[in-house]
Amino acid sequence: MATTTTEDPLTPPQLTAGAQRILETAAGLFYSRGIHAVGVDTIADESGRTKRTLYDRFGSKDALVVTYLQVRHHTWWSRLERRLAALDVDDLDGRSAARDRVLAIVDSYSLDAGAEAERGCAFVNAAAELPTDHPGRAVIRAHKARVVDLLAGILDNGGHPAPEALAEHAFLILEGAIVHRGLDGDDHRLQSARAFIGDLLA
Amino acid sequence: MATTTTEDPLTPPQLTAGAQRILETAAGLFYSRGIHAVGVDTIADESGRTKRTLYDRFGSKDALVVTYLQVRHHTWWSRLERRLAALDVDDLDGRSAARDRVLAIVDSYSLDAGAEAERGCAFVNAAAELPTDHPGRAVIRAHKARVVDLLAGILDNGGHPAPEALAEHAFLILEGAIVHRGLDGDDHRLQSARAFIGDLLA
DNA sequence: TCACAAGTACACTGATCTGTAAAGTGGGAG
DNA sequence: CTCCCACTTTACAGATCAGTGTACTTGTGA
Repeated sequence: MATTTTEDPLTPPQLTAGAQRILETAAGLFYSRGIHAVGVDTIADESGRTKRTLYDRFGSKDALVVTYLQVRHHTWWSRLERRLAALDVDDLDGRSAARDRVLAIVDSYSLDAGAEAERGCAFVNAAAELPTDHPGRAVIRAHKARVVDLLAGILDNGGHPAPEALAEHAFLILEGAIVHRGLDGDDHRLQSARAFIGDLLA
Repeated sequence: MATTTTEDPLTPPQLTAGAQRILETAAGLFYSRGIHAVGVDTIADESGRTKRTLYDRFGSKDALVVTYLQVRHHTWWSRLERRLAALDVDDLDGRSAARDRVLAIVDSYSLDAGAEAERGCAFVNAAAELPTDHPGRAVIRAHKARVVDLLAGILDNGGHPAPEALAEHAFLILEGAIVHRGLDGDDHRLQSARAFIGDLLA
């Protein structure tokens, strides 16, 4: 059974090839149908592995859910870091650079994700299903805290006054928009949020 | 089995006394534990009725879920209307009155609801679990549309320019805050959203 | 060559899931 | 008095739930 090497709630464990295949399948099913709605038999069948392998690698469905959330954070975060690094903001003043960076975060929800984001935020959806004491909730909280911290850091760097409050505001708008991406099925609210946040940081 | 008298997706059907008891029980369980996590046996047991009665009145678990969402909207909306009617904004100018009304909507999420809102928005949570073609989704969409319309109407009345856009912005902030009430377990983000929206309408 | 890790095949447990069948009780209205 | 309605009890069907036991195969590295 896979174990975590660090105590960071966001760091996924090392996975064998079979475990990775199982996790990819589980991730797709969990996101599109919901966690409770997907049984371990389905996951095993659709991944082409056996239930035995699933339990040998992950130990329990709950642990599989935790790893699902960790990996989800990890891939999303890496993609975001790449996107931010690729931004060309060198010849902009601090505020404009900060605004472009924040808008790049907004865009990361609509551009990178594509069809695999049509049900909104995987973390919010998972939280809606998981009981209060489920270990997956720690992953969700840590993920959201990281996003707020990132926003605050960018705004602080850009020389904004009260960067924490501003980050909190931008975060609220963004969260509302992402959730409604899952409700409406399209991202018109995400575009509206993008414009709103852009104005806010002008 | 209960049937709807109108075609309004938000209007709940008439319920017998037993059906009401079942629905109250189901509502509490659905909200606190999630829809998939609660079986009809549990609902029947905890309501002191039989499963036979549940199926005679509601026809299926899916139909019970739809009624749950309809009633949830109905009670929330009535409470909000009462709260708005009780507001004393007669000696204020249009904008200030509109701002007070919008803030009253924000407050309705933290003040009226109390502990029964600790898991965030019942509609968002339900949407996270329900498949895209579930009839409950129409109720959820209609509910959210009503809130946006109400906001836009208030802002239009108050003489704000571009009331639709402003309503959309306030709505996004509010949605983000409500969702995070369910993630954080407290309403500090709701208070932050209240201040933010207040500034926005100043 | 030996050991071990990763994986397969498959039958199985006990609980829980939604939904149904059959038969009966109590009360109110015509 | 009878008929209907809301509701009850007990029992069950058929599927699916998470999770386990046992025995076998296959690749890798010391």
